[in-house]
Amino acid sequence: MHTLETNDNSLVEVAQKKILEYITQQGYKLDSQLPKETELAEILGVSRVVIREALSRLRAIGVLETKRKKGTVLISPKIFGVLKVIIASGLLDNDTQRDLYELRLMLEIGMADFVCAKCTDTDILNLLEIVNREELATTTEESINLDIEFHSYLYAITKNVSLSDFHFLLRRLFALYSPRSKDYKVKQIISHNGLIEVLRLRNPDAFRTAMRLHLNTQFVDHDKIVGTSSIIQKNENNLIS
Amino acid sequence: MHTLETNDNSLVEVAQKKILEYITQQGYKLDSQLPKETELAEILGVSRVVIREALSRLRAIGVLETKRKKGTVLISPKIFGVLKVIIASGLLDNDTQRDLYELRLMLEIGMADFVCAKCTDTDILNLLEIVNREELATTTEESINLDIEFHSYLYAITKNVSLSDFHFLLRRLFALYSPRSKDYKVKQIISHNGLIEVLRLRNPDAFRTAMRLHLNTQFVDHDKIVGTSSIIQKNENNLIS
DNA sequence: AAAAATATATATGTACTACATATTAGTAAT
DNA sequence: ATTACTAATATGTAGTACATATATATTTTT
Repeated sequence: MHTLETNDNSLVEVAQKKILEYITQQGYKLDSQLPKETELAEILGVSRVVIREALSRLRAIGVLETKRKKGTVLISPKIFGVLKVIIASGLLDNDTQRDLYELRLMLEIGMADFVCAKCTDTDILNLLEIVNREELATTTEESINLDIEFHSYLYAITKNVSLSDFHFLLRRLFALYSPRSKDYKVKQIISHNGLIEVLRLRNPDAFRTAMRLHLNTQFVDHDKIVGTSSIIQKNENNLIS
Repeated sequence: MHTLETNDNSLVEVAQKKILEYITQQGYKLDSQLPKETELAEILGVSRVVIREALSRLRAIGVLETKRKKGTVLISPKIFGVLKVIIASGLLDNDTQRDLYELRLMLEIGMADFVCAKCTDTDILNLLEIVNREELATTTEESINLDIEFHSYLYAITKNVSLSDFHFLLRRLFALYSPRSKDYKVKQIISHNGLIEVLRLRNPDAFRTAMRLHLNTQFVDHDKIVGTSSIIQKNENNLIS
């Protein structure tokens, strides 16, 4: 069920855990300064190398920062910060990539409540302005970029920074093999303009339905990939291993 | 806009990046074996300590595994694996926690399409069985656990492992200060049984609306915390019209 | 006396060396 | 052929030494 297990065999992993425990135990807050490396080494009874590695890992994850002379300080981690490295690694398997694609669709539809609640009249105007620029676009690249800008703006309306960050990452992930078919605009049931009109009403249910119709092509494309050729992909994966 | 920057000052961070580059450059795939630490040190022109730290970070992030004697092998990272550590650190600021709470609501509503598409008749029966056990529950703790079980099952129906993992983590995050008011069941507009009845129809739009109504109390509680009562009022207005 | 420049102390960053440990693989014994 | 043992090997841990940056103290300059 829950496959997120961590087996802490090495001293480093134990140290990492113990440092985190130590933090909560000592009631350290944000910007709190941790003991210096040599002290931590003494406290946990391991060498400085182990402490350094553990701290480095925590730094990689984004829960702390270290500065020369100043020492180690706790920071408030950006929840999706690490995902950048993971996605950039290019090691995500096909299943996970599919999962993330679905997640994006879910969020785009699911965020309706928050978009409607926080959308100002200026937001509407700004969205219209983007659509205007879209209509003037000549190249397909330009057109795609403006499409992204439109949706990114919707995310921004929610004022949910984590959501925007996540979307930013997913956007990068799906930038390459964008399954957008060439005639996607023709097949689109609701245009950006249509979305704006619905958004004007600030009715979440209506906006959800509208967004679902707008994304219809993406659902179709996704379905093609998952539905028919999923087995083939699996087999190709097995060839690698 | 995109606040997910990484400044690679230290050699370790550079090495980490270079190792990842080296991986893609050399066309390493899953289960590929990396050069041993001393070799990597020589290739990148840094000491073994630096390489070890870099590898340790990559291991912490979940893109590789190392075993004694065997060496370093690439694995397919679980996208939300690292989040476990971040969440467990207890260092997430209030804004991020609010963001994540909202994200959960978005997903719960946004996943309707996939729940409806993949829900089997046995799934319906299993959900009914959970509801049965809910009705027999005596303690509130038991009741809450079954509530969680019900929703977890809905996530599971999507067969989206990443989604389920993410939900699992969020569940842990919000387990403590669950803003669930005592009389939430009374205020709930649609019960679990109601959800199942709608799910039977396999109509995403209907299920979305039903889920939104079911989660109404959570939206209300969330709104209380955030302050502005914009979300509910807006929605209640819309319900009338 | 206030501001600027310099010096110093300090904690992290990097490197090298040595050895421990586990595990694969090869060898010997049954 | 199977089992038990041995040796080789790559990672894991530890200690030491020094580099580097920077906050703080000190001195110099105005």
